[in-house]
Amino acid sequence: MAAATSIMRVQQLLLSEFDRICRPYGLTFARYEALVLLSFSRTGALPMAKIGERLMVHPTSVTNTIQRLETAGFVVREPNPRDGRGTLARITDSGRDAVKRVTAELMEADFGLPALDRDQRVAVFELLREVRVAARDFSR
Amino acid sequence: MAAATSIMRVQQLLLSEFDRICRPYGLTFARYEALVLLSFSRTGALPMAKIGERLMVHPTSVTNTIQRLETAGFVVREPNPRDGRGTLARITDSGRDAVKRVTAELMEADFGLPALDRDQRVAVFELLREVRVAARDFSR
DNA sequence: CTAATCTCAGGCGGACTGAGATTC
DNA sequence: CGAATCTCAGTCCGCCTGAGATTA
Repeated sequence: MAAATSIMRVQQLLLSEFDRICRPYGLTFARYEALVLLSFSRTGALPMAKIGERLMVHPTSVTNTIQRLETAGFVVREPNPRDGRGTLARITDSGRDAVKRVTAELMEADFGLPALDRDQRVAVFELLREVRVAARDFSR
Repeated sequence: MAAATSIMRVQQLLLSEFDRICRPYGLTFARYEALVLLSFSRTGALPMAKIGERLMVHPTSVTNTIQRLETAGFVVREPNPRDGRGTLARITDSGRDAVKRVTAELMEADFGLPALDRDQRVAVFELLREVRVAARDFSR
């Protein structure tokens, strides 16, 4: 149980720091993650369903997240030209700017893990990758 | 960022499995944690403030958690005889029984980490201990 | 037709702020 | 007196279910 408990605690520590960093920019970490996903997409836009799939969140949560990002001016919605049922969320220049600023601050904060050196972070990633693969969170 | 992201994802996976296991017993993982804390205490009772401190949750969250556990019959409240300001939460027999049952199921589920062997779990714990120590989550 | 996509309404759980009563 | 303990009211966030409109 100690390993699982440690994961829960550290996640709590990371999330509170990440949210603290995001707050001045009108973001939460969850919304920042969605923005990052869009900023790394080829065209800067993705269908709602794709966003939910990649971030592993419920469709209604995507609706909520994108709606708030739209209110903040970080994304716009547009009908999906390739599927009349769908909606695309597209990141705006303002959204890209926010991602850039928040990412810089996260990097400066060593992504919440200043206590670990490079090798240790790799070790954490590799160990947890096994867990995610077993849970099908990773394609492989 | 990959290490931090992995921690967030695995926490999500663990929490959803733990909550799933707890649900049939009328518990959430957070409430189960509080019950475990009480069950391991010397007298079976702890002041609210102590519970919040140990679980690293806000005082108002403790009030909420204990209130729900009391409704479920897993704890009772009593005035703290050593401090007129305080309240003790005491685990009931029914609470101890619930802890025993849920713990057995969690153990059977390898605490959500069947993908890792013993050495790997120790490695995760040791790595994350560094993070917690740095954040003063651990006394050391 | 079924299935997929998305939205809305609404509930739950947990984290928090602010305020206030009580006691140390 | 200031500080600690706890509770209540209320907000916010994210997650979820259920239902419904629309389209593939």
